[in-house]
Amino acid sequence: MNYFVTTSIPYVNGEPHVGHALEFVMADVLARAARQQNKPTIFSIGTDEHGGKIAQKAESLNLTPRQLVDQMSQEFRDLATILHISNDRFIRTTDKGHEQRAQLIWKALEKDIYKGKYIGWYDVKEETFVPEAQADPERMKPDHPQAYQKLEEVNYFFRLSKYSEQIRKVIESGEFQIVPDVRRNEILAVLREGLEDISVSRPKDKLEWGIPVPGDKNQVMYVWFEALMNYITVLGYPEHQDFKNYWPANTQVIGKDIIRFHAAIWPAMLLSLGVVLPQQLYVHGHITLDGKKMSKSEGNVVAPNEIVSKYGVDAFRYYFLRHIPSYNDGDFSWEAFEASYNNELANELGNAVQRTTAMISQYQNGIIGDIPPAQHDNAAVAEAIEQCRFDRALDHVWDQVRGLNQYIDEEKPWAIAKAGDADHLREVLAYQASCLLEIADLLLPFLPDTANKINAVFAEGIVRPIEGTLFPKTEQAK
RNA sequence: CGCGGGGUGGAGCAGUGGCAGCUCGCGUGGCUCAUAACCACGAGGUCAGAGGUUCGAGUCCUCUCCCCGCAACCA
Repeated sequence: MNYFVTTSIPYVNGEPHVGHALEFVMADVLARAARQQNKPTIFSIGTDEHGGKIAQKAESLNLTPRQLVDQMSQEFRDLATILHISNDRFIRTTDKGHEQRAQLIWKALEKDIYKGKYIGWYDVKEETFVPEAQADPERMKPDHPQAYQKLEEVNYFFRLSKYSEQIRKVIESGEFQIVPDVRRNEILAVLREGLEDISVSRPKDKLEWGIPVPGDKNQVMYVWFEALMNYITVLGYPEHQDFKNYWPANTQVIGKDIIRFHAAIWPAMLLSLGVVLPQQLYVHGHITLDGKKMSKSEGNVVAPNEIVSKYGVDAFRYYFLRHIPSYNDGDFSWEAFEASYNNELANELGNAVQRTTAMISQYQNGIIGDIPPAQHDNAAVAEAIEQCRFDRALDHVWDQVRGLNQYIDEEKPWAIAKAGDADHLREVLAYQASCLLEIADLLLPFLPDTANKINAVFAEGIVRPIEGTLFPKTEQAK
């Protein structure tokens, strides 16, 4: 019954943005939901820190790669802290343990690794190969001032092609589940075409910032190849008890941009190692800002921290979990964010708590009495979480929040109080408290702080009002 | 015909062949416990277009138009 969930590990060549935050928060819901069901859980996140881009960036900043990645990795840790992410581990691909285990894995994969030549267009200025599809045809002509060079370099290749069929079958059978279907179909199309072998190393004289290939002083591992291994090195593959107890991962959370790596290369590596595949790969979409793609040149970036410091963690978590479609791309705008904050968090949920505590305080001196057990059927919420439909799960929770407000309006406790029917009043108010405790329970994986606060108000049988309000109405933030 | 996904009230979306729904926004009314919050009702749609199958099509089939993702090493 053990539960293991991972996020992808962000490459540390840029600042953390809302996309990273989305992924953290989604995976966090899965981890917290598993713990709520008393499953022993490991939730792992981390950073991907090798490769040419890092080396170049470090150089441009006059830092050593090590200094740069230490600094950047910390920023992702900070993001996790700010968002109240409950990760048990934070793996860095520059951790000694990862590096050593990656080399063990490389050796174990050697039956599918061979030496070959990579031939391609080389951009001298950028010091990098340019993929055929992206190459500018003009620059392929030798007389172009910035002409590419046709270069060949010796690389190790991984026999990815060998595994196309096998992977396709386990995806089709559902043994390796990819959600949503759109993404599953997308990768199946790729697999039907057949995969080609990939280069998995780089010559050391061009790139030093990487994990050495065992037994070859002249090559380092291609970052991606080695980064994927984090999902098992973090559990201490091959010998550690955690690996035996927690692998295969129940769910791996990734963004749609890296599906190939996780639905083709990674499974192939595992098959080659003779290791079971993860059960589920959940692929979330991308976030646009005001309908436009996030990009630094456009200047339309919002730092997660900016939102959190203005509205609080749970407001952040709420918006990204409910209003970014779990199976699709989504949009962030301050307008939409504020609307959801004011209407749903403050008016519907916050106010339901407020009016209930106020009535119990005023009419019954804060004494709730016996709170009846929860009575709604919440299977839909659990099911939605299993399918990583966080948006739907919260829709269901909000049905209950609304239901409670409707109940209050129908029962009119204030009228009962006037009529002096103390027993009936106690019953109605206790039921309200019961609903809120149930809602708190459902909310725990999504909005842990809010859930705990609500719980603290009612759990004792006596109302303990929150200082201030749950979600204070904002004047006009921005 | 490269592959895949879409086009449903102003916005965002749901919809298993059987009366076209939800949230926001908008309008009207109600209530007074509450964070000027809550509740009810209403307006608003040729379901991209054309043809077909069917007693019946948003849903199935064919064609057309439009949008988006992917297209072999971008971490």
